[in-house]
Amino acid sequence: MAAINAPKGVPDYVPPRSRDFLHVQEKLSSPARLSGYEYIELPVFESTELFERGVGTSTDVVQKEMYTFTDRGDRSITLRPEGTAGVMRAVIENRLDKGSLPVKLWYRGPFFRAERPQHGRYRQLQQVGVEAIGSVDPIIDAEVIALADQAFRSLGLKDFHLDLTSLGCSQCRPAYRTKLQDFLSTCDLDQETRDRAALNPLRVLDDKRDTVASQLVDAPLMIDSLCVQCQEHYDQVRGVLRMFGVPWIEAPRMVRGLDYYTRTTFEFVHPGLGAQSGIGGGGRYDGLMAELGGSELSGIGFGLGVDRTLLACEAEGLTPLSERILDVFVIPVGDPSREPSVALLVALRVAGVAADVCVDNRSIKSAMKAANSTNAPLVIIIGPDELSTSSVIVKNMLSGDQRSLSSGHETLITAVQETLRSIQAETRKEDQS
RNA sequence: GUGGGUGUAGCUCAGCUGGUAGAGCGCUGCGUUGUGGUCGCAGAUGCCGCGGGUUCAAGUCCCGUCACUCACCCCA
Repeated sequence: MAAINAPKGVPDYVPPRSRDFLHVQEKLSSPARLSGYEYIELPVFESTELFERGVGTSTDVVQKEMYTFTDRGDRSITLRPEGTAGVMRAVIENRLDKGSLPVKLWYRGPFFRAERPQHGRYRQLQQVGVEAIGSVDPIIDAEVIALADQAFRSLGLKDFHLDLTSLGCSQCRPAYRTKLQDFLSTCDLDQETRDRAALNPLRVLDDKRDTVASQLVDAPLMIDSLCVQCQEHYDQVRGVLRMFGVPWIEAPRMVRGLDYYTRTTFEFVHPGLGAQSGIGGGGRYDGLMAELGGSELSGIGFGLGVDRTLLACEAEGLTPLSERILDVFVIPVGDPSREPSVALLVALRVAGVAADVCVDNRSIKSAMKAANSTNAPLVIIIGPDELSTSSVIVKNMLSGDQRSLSSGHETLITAVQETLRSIQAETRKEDQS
């Protein structure tokens, strides 16, 4: 039989790297969980219209990157390409916008974009995101950004930076947009770029091609055209950001690919990833909720790329992020030892000790080899000698020491837990030095 | 969607100007009597991506195809 491959551009995470993936996902979400954000679980597919209206039909995401299909009821369905629109839909549908504000939520899971795969760019990508809806207080803007900054730092990442700017609002952006379009009309651009200039001129600023970028050095910038309210808001956001201790770089040419962003807009960039250097980004959105049929509430949020953050950790040499998943490996020697070994295994697991057992009646030599490859710090051996004396051997795999302990579960497990604690304390000391 | 690169053991790769496959790592076993990580010895594993062509002969040359990969557009 011919083997079947995964669809194009979707990653598998297999051990041991899958441990790091899980670790990254956990670390990215933990600042939000510790800051009063509640979890929201959302469907992976939604009505196509949600993304057309929410993300915007002028975006590449909607125009050419969505996985859209017709379901059996002839409805147009799309695998979600991003998280914010779905959160808005659920907030409106469940009337959370009628409750106490701001609504603070976090989510995680897979998203789908039919792009050409590349390093750090997958057709199924994993994100952790937050949304804070119903307040324009600059504290919220700064908090959301600080949450992301904290998330990356908690993994030990150092080589990333934060790009920050304000994209203005419905008061000041239209005038700027016209000004920019006037400027772009004087440039020598190819047809595709001219089309983009007509549709969404801001995105032309982001073009990396020299032929385009060189013409744009004198282009007008949104940051110089902010209205008084936007300017004041942006100043305050930066003030609070200083209080949070988050450094940033002014990025007046930064543009995001999603249409709904207004005012505060940001992106975290890591240089170690190649071309796909954004490891997270987000911003404020004023009109999105109303556009989707909800209240006139502003919100702000971010999406952090789990896949790319893992790559960033690898680029900085931080991996493996977690060495050990097992505390104890139990080895039965001989048939009569199988039953007491399983009994001990169960007791260990009930007591919260991560334990596994050697199966298939392996020789003690090969069982020890298997034990070694699990990285478990402790091995418990039960053989004929131990059975006859109602004892077990507990071996410390790091030091090589071993001792004989009574096989009574209660005292044995207490001793095992103590040993694990002291081993943990020791390795922590080593890590520090 | 556009352009470049690569496809040889589980992994990383070597194989010069064509003559029916190699290394390191890993894996399995052994180094005697119940003990891993070091060391030594032995061993297993390959439709050389797939299809076609040139040739007495192709992993090696040509064409196609698929996959992967990097970059562009765009994005996490």
